[in-house]
Amino acid sequence: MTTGSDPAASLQLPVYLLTGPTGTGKSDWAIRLAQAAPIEIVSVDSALVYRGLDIGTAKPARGLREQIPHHLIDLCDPAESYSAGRFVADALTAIAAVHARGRVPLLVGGTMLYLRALLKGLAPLPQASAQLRRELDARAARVGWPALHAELARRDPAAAARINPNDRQRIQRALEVCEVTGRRLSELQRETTSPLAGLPLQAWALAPRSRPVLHQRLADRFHAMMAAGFLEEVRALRERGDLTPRHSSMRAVGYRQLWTYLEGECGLGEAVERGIAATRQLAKRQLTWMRAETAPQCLDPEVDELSWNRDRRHELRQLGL
RNA sequence: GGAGGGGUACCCAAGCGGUCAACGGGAGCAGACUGUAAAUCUGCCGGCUUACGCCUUCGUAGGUUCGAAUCCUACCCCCUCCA
Repeated sequence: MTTGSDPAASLQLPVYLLTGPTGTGKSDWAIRLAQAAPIEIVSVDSALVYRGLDIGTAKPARGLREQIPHHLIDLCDPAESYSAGRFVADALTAIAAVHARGRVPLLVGGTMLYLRALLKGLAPLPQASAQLRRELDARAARVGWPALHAELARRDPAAAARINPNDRQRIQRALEVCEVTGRRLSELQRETTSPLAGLPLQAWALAPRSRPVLHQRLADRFHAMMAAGFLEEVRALRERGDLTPRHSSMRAVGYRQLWTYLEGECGLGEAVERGIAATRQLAKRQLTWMRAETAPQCLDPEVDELSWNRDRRHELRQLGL
């Protein structure tokens, strides 16, 4: 319940947000928004950050990026691995920079963990330790993840209770946090604060009206990517020689499946079908996030209303479009 | 025309007299999600049912049997080989 005692608050520019599952035309809407308001786009996408992943990620074309400033795209090499933590830091920097120019940042993307981390905050957790993860992987290979889960149950019972014994990724992270900090993940997570709290936020979400229609669009789009040289893009990445299917960049939808084709593990037609299925599954998970986060309390209650729309494409009338 | 092989749930695929609504896998649906998140994981998945349970399934039609997806007969379709 702030009462406007902070003089800077009245000068605060808002943050806009446009999210939705893959293939629902977020970028198209973003362009329309850009025609109506002085915005710069801040990408919220875990795959667009990688250089060289262009076709398969439907990365906005260079020409478009010259017209409308885009941030958080092509940030790192595919051999690196980006993270939610880096995203929050990068996004906050980008938002501040856009505001400093007197413009409005429009967050656009569907990486829901990143979005949540930015809006609700991230606990003060350590970054990933490649070495520790290698060690944990090696141990898991010997004793199995359920055994490591049992160990976690001793070190951080609350975290273990929430994590499935088969969920290697989360078991690994929880143990990593214990190891690095000497504290419990479940404890540290309580110290989460929202970095964006207090900023006026206007959010829109695009939701497909019909699942079959969405599925058709996703299939069409994948085939269009193939026609645009997606396979060659993956082949070139693979031929660099330093990338493996374990790199997060190469685990992206489509890249992973085409990689298996290039390894000779399946036919091209099958790889494409698997890629399309993976895209559908991604969209579905994004929709699940959206439904779960519909509650406005995912944001500071003092900010603008959050107009998620679960059933129909939200009309961007509020900006005069 | 002859000789083999095969037809199982949305797809692939095991089963080869009872313990089978039928192993697995895929797809689909629902859910979880705090520095790998386009990742990782969970549940459901013939129909009806909150559930106990009931009903209809294993190409089609008959038959054998207390009992069949599993055995027999005929027919239909598919594949390979010989003609």
